[in-house]
Amino acid sequence: MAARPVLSPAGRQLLPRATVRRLPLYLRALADAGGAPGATISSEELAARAGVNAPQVRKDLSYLGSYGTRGIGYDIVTLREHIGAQLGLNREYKVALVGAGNLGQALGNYRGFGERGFHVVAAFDIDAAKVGLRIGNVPVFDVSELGRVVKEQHITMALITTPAHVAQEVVDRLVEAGVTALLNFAPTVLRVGPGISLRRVDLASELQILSYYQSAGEAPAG
Amino acid sequence: MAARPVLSPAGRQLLPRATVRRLPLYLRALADAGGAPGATISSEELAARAGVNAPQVRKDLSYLGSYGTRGIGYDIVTLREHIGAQLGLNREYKVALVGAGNLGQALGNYRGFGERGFHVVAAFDIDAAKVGLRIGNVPVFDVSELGRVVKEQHITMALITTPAHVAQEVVDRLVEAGVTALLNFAPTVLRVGPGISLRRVDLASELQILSYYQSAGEAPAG
DNA sequence: CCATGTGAAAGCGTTCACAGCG
DNA sequence: CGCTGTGAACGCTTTCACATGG
Repeated sequence: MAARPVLSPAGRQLLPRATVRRLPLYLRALADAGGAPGATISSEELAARAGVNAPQVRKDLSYLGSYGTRGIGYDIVTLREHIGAQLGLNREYKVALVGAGNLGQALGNYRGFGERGFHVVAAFDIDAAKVGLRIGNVPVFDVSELGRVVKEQHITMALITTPAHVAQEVVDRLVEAGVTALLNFAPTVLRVGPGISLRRVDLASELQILSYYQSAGEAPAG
Repeated sequence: MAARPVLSPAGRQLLPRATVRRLPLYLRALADAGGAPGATISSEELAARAGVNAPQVRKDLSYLGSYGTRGIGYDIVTLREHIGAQLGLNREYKVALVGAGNLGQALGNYRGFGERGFHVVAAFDIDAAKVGLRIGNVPVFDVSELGRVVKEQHITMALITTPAHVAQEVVDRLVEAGVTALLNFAPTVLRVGPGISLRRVDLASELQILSYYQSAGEAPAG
């Protein structure tokens, strides 16, 4: 049987993890597809644009409810709204950036976050030379101010771009200050308590995985 | 039955995809564990350091062969060598960086790649103001030179940090010039032919996934 | 005796075929 | 008639229990 009807502690329907990973792709595909009011898209076309196959799209969307019309397809605008609502994108998020090194600066300047409702509003670093400067629009604070600023600004998400050896301590302080979702770029394993969401972006690992498939002569998982 | 004994076109044993994704974690955990010659590590400890569980470690390592000693554990140095060999890390790779914007510059300056044998040796951009400069040590070429430089330097991997709308064309040209492994940071779906490895790092999607689990009140997949 | 190595079972995720409905 | 929605089959991944061997 397919994985589905798990209830979250909050009592809401919980989607299969694999489906959640694909919803952002559908959202982007739908944005690219434009959306004159009333325009529709078939699972076939949405699949092509998102880089998956059509039955997968239909299965995923069926978990959200029945928002398609048989014989026609899915209303683009409606579907976008439903997916966005499922992902919790009908609100804005405040994001902290910890570690104002190369990668941190790049992320602070990245437009794609703000456009999607994720606003980086504060950066932190230990380097006194960086404190007081701005990354794009984002002020850089001393890391000692982390707790205060996160609480005052009600920041709930964070990007970790510190060196690996300080990442866990930073995470503990962020969580303590009220952050509940973290994206870790530091090359180390981090631990968080229950109720805290953590994902990892591991650049060196990605290249090593590519190395495997390149030497093995096979294609990796999408 | 467990997934295993697929043969690649090259005739080599192909590991389960999920195992391949974890091998870099083990490698890093083993590096952190130090390695006085002869030192060993149990699946239990390796699991803790890599953020997975012990049976998983044993199952994964069993695909590589029997490199542990019952009652003792795994020899750290030996295991590191075997994992590295499986991943194809017993050689150096030349990497191109296409798109010298914020993210491209950050990646060009990132030490972690070179330390692991992935050498970014050329960057490309359309912006005439950037051409001729250097990102860290890496010279920036005009994108029209892409084919020539990739061939001359025998570059086989590439990091795509261009705007989404030019990414597919860039990829086509890279592949045509001999690149066989690509890491895509552009927020778009890319297509490559058989034998070409492609992986994706999708920052906006990661935040949207976190958004889902934060609003649903559950923890996401590691 | 202790920790690995591994079949077997359970859990997820994807694919398929087709019923259902506009 | 066309495309969605979905139960059922299939395949991959994880977990478990324990036999195995240093």
